[in-house]
Amino acid sequence: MPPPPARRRIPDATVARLPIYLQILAEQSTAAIDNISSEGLAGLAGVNAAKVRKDLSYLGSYGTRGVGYDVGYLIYQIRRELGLNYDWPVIIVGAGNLGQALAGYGGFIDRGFPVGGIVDVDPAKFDVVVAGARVRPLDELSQIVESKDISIGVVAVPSSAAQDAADLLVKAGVTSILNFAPVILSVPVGITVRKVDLAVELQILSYHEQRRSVAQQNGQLQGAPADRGRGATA
Amino acid sequence: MPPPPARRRIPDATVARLPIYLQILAEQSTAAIDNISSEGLAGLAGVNAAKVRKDLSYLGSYGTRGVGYDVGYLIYQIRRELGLNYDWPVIIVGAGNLGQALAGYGGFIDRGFPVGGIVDVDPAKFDVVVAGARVRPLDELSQIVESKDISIGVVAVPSSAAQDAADLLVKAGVTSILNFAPVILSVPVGITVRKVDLAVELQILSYHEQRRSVAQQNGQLQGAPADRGRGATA
DNA sequence: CGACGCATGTGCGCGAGTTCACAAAGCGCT
DNA sequence: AGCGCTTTGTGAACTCGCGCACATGCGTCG
Ligand SMILES: NC(=O)c1ccc[n+]([C@@H]2O[C@H](COP(=O)([O-])OP(=O)(O)OC[C@H]3O[C@@H](n4cnc5c(N)ncnc54)[C@H](O)[C@@H]3O)[C@@H](O)[C@H]2O)c1
Ligand SMILES: NC(=O)c1ccc[n+]([C@@H]2O[C@H](COP(=O)([O-])OP(=O)(O)OC[C@H]3O[C@@H](n4cnc5c(N)ncnc54)[C@H](O)[C@@H]3O)[C@@H](O)[C@H]2O)c1
Repeated sequence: MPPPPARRRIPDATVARLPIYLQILAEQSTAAIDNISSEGLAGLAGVNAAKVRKDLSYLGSYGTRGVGYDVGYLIYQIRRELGLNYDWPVIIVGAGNLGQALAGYGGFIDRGFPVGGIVDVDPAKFDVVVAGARVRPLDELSQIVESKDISIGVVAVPSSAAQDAADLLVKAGVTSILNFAPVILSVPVGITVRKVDLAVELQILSYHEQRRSVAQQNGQLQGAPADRGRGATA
Repeated sequence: MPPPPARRRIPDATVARLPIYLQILAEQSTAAIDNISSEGLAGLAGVNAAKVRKDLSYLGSYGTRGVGYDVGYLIYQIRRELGLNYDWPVIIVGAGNLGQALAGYGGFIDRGFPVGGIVDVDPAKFDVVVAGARVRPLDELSQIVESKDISIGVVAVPSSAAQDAADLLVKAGVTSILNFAPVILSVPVGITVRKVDLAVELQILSYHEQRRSVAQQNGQLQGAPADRGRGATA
């Protein structure tokens, strides 16, 4: 077994890309490709090759000069760094439209995030079974989190109830929250929150569309904008 | 009516925040609050006040010194800049779990993105009615896009079919794509793609969790990482 | 066994974005 | 009308990430 993982801090921008690399590497592995160059990986990920190398260098020197990276080993290293060596059960709050779609989504458990529980306030939803999980009353949230040692919660309730849901999760001991409600959650320091807001995504697309149509009318006065964060105007 | 909108290019980072401001402002407006300071808006959005001011300054000088910003007017200006003055109908490809949840989600049309159509390859899905929209055969995609002049497409098909779906959308004339499949889409230049990948989000959370547990074992050697992009370790 | 070629790992300059700090500018009160 | 209080708008410093370019090191082939 190789030297212990380098314990330096990894830039957030890099952390956000590691899952992408991981997913591509997994595909390569399935395709029986056991070696890949930074160039190759960069092409598939849609980023710069130097960026790939720099990103991977934060994990350690796991490549072979003149050759490339061993796919399997790289997968192992990235998984280790992301904490994917063991499962992270998640608890979903809100068994509505979205909550049920999420619970039923196989891509969760496949990637090491089994649904450890799903709760709702609406008694009509109790005992509905989604992909093996049974919807439980909201009161049981705390107990579920404790008994299954869950540290990741998913908020899939209406906006008005989102802060309450987050408060409950935090009180129960959850330290990371994935929020689908279009509101900014306020949480204690030390709790990590990420937000997925479809409306925001669409509005960003809308901005580009609007820009395109304006540019068209003006005879392409402006250059095409580059994108940032996720996605790209490729 | 004030001077024509400043036509400078708005930084992508700012564009990504404008929808957040917009949503907060809408809430304030509902609460009969008709004026807000950069400080107040920043607090609600979870960002720095100076950043708010700089972001808003890209739209023009729409604040009043010593007072703040008029909520209604600011809403109008942001909406205009994002191209939200008129509706952008979207077409959803894939009427499975996710596609149906999306189509049935009221938050879409509420924010100016009515479902202009939803298509699938599976005949079993045809004519299923979701929130007023009827699922149509994939063949009709092009015709729907054309007849309704749709420029935004949503990809909600399995990964293996995502690139095909994207190609179809592009060929039909769509210029912006919101992709839910965990694959990198390759599209011609000039097409804007944004990706929403739940697994990526969860894996980023996992990283922070893993980091937390390591830090705990080591007696807090490392400082808590700041988050980037979306979400926050607040 | 030595030389060649190739891809990694990284030092460094550059640019974008963030934040500080302050001058400019309305508003209300005297 | 003037004065002081408040908050905007923005110049400027700073931080951070990106990408070039190249030295380094490994594998291979002669
Ligand atoms: N459906 C989508 O495609 C979609 C897309 C983007 C965002 N969202 C957001 O996700 C959230 C949920 O959307 P949805 O379509 O599933 O709504 P929904 O109304 O179908 O489901 C909400 C569920 O939450 C439950 N609930 C309400 N208050 C609760 C509380 N305090 N604690 C626990 N459960 C509670 C309700 O009983 C209901 O079952 C909303 O904030 C919505 O804006 C949904
Ligand atoms: N369900 C979720 O919560 C969820 C969450 C995150 C990501 N995703 C992603 O969203 C995508 C869809 O997920 P899902 O759960 O809805 O899957 P699903 O299997 O329920 O639905 C997929 C649908 O796409 C249709 N389809 C297949 N090939 C097609 C093609 N070439 N053209 C048009 N339609 C086609 C199928 O007939 C099916 O109806 C997947 O890529 C998945 O990874 C889903």
